[in-house]
Amino acid sequence: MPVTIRDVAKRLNLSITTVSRALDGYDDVAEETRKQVERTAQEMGYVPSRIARQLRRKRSQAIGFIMPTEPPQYSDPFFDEFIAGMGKMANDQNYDLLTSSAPPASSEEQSIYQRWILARRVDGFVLNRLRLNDWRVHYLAANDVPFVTMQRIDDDTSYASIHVDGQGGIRKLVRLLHQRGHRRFAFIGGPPDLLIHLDRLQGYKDALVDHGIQYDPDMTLNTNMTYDEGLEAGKKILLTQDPPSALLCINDSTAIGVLDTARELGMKVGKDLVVTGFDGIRQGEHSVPSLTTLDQKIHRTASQLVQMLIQIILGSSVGALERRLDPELVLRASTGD
Amino acid sequence: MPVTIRDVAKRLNLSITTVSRALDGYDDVAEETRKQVERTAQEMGYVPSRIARQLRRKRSQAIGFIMPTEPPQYSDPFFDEFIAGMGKMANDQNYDLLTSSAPPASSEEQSIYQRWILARRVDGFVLNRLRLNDWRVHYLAANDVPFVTMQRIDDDTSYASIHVDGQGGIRKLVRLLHQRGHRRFAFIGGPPDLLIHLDRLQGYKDALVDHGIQYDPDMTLNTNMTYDEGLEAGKKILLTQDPPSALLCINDSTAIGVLDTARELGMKVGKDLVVTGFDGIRQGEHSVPSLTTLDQKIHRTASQLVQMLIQIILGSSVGALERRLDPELVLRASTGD
DNA sequence: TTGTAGGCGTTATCAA
DNA sequence: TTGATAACGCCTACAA
Repeated sequence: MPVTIRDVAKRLNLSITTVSRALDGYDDVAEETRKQVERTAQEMGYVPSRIARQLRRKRSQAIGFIMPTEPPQYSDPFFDEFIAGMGKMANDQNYDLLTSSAPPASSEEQSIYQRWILARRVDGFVLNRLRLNDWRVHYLAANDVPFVTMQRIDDDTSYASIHVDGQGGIRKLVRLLHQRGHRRFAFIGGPPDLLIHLDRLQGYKDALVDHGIQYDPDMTLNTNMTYDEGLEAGKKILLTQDPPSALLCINDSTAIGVLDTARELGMKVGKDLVVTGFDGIRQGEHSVPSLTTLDQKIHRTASQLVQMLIQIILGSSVGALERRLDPELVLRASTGD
Repeated sequence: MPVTIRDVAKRLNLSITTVSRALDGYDDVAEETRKQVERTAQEMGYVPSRIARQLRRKRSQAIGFIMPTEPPQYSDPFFDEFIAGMGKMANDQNYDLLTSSAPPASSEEQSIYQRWILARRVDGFVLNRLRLNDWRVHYLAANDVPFVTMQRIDDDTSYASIHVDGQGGIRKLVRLLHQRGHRRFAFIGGPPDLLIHLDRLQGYKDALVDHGIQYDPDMTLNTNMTYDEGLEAGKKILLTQDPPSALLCINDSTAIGVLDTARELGMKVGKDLVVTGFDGIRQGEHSVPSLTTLDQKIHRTASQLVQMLIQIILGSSVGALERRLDPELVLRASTGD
């Protein structure tokens, strides 16, 4: 029922070839013809069928993102902003963004990636939450499927990525807190094989060395980076014999969980007890107290990833294969600011 | 490069027709042939090209949802859960979910709908935040584009919808608060032409009549239903001469804004001052204090909408054109529970 | 039970 | 500068 290129051609007594080329801006079509075609197409409400175009061009004009999360946990604010950022850029570039979710490193995750590739549903992927020996990286690289990542694994596989310097950020943060008199620290981390966990934990350890503080393994916990596990981890740490005065969390969601636990326990966060996050989700502005964090500009970073990915898909080489980003320290009430 | 139906056919010395039919479960193919085909397809990693199939079937196997939001405001928790619910069901039914956002009733909104329809990018739409005289309803109906909605406009256009009984819910809620001694109420609503606003406001007014309370127009505010405007509206209401003791909000995001304003003003919510929301977003469990609300099971409702829509797209008539849903009253700390 | 062939709406090649 | 025509990968009358 909708109008096709044939209808436009017929109306103008032109071949579909000419119409196609006129609309695609080829320069071997008479200026007048082009104008006519454009006007008529507009009038008739002609929009090229994306599907036919995709079949012909052998491109889906879509990019994929699979959230590495456990099933019940839908809306993590981090991913909301991340997806929004990707979606914006994808849209601007006339790409579709396909999203799904699966538990990290699960067979389910594997099968989604495979299906999307085999069914040619996407032209490339954005990955985050990279893990050590992440099968996705090897698999995609081996199959020549374009992809970009946040963080990167140190190996010989070559791919484009944005590296957020968590190590440097955390180190700076600890230095500040140390200046303010804090001496007992704890680190609430993520899964042990997660790159950002290792990166940020390293920054934490380095900082302790900087200030001659002994690293205490009991003061480092692993979580899955959710609010709920933040609640739990907070309780565990705060109820120890001699609790730390500064709690550094691997991300904001976890940190907000810790804040809520502290309040529940009747502890006042902001002065003698400080809590920090990482990410810069908007919710951190409204938490009680508002959350000091290392802002990695989620929205913008996600946009950039998509932009890089599309460049790679289109074959133009990406300038620098790895971009770096220094997270910005945002001081708020959870550190008494 | 990926394996096509031809490759499979060639390998087996069969025609592509037979392969196609075997895999699609037609019953006019020899059992043994089918087994062979299935095995070989599996071995070769054959997955039908979605795009080719779509072109042939003249269906995009995708449904669209355009968030009616202002540009800077990305992640509203309501929409997160709503989209997650739609995405889950769409995925289960092997449909894609395309999302975008545009300011309500803007020309931008209009152009996205038009483009998606003309380019045959989606087979149908899910609409929410319906407005009076919503052009979308008329436009889609006039163009025979399948769609489903939350709420429905009282006119002669016929379409499938889920109607959440906000009127009844609010009325019940007011009754409860009245029993507990509250006499001065306020209603923080949405845009004046929004159906859910009118619906819920009506429930509010009815309830006042029920209890012989005079309706005070100054105690009804319009917002765009965001957290930020909740903050503002809360301030406006709470700083009046003789502030109300019960604040009913059109949705949870707004209500949480009101909670934060109250805390900022040093007012204690829960006893003499109570606040309620509507939606049942997860954040309401963790707000301070936790939020009493009318839960409309966002996730499940969104799923159902998609299910209805797909049925309509596939041509099987929807049983009841309108489903009803009674929101469930969830009592929490913001009303002292 | 299987195969032939046409076409979905584009784009791209090649010739006119 | 324009036009025939052949794909892209799949589905489906219809014929064998």
